[in-house]
Amino acid sequence: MRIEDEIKQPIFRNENQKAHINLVFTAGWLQLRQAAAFKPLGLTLPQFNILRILRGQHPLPATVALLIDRMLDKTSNASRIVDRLEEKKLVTRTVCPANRRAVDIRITQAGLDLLETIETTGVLEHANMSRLSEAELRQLNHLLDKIRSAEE
Amino acid sequence: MRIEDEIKQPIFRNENQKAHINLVFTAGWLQLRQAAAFKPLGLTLPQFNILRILRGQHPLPATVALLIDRMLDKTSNASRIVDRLEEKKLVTRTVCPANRRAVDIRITQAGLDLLETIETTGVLEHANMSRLSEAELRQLNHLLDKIRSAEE
DNA sequence: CAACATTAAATGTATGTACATTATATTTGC
DNA sequence: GCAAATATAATGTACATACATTTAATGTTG
Repeated sequence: MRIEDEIKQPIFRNENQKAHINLVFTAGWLQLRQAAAFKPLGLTLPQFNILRILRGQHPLPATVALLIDRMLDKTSNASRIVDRLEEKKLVTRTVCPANRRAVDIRITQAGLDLLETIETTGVLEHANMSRLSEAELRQLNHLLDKIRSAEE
Repeated sequence: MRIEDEIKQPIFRNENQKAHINLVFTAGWLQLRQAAAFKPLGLTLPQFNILRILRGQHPLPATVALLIDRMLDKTSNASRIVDRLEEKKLVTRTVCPANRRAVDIRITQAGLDLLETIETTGVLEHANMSRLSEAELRQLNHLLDKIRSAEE
């Protein structure tokens, strides 16, 4: 469906505004589908993203600072997302012996198993961009990088 | 900056995953800039979006159901966003005389003035996609529409 | 018309986002 | 070595998101 029809706004001020709204709307659309896929597993999208970062480090631990560095959304609150994962026993938290200010966070076997389940059962199948060809995906990546190439 | 460098992940599973992450990251990047621009005015992004819908209706009122219908994010809670706008005297709320279940929401002169200020002082100047040409914007709109064209 | 269903908005609750502040631990400079 | 600065995570607060439940008004039907 065209963005005009999705949000019932037939006219945009210009192509720039239309693309802006389309971009935000489409990102939300994708994330909503992903979140819906995780729901039966009791996981949220930020929790999933943190679990993936932890698996990338495994068997080494990660600190909160490392998680923030790797997260898409730098301003979200990694501490509290780790709280939820710890409650579900998907990660462990121990004071770092080398630096007692820092905290070593590790994914558990249950966490690894959950990621494995998500990836092998194809729950994310309908939350991706498989409608685009390889060439279109590259084109999209190029355009998106260019949007952010504005002066900081 | 390329998405690889933004989130310090040098390798993606495939172009699809890379475009997915790039899309979500870029939308967040744009929204963060918009939100920062509104901050000095004491307005949040969802509040701004609702004000714009109300101006589109002005001088007719809107109901909460109409706001939800027009919002980018259907699942957000229009009632409570209107609460905040009402506290700031940017909108008024009165029970609809024709249907006492519904509520007539109207933008005030202060609300109209605030929108005017935002649009004439160019506070959103750095939160747009002006780096893309007209042709690139059209291309982007096409690709985004195609992403969402997947089976529901 | 009374019982039931539907509609419209508000409210409740868990989670996340954005940003400021606080509590400790460590580092640095005198 | 100790005071001040810095680093690291946790906590506080306001707002938003996601979704379930509640409250009240209106419609529908026997």
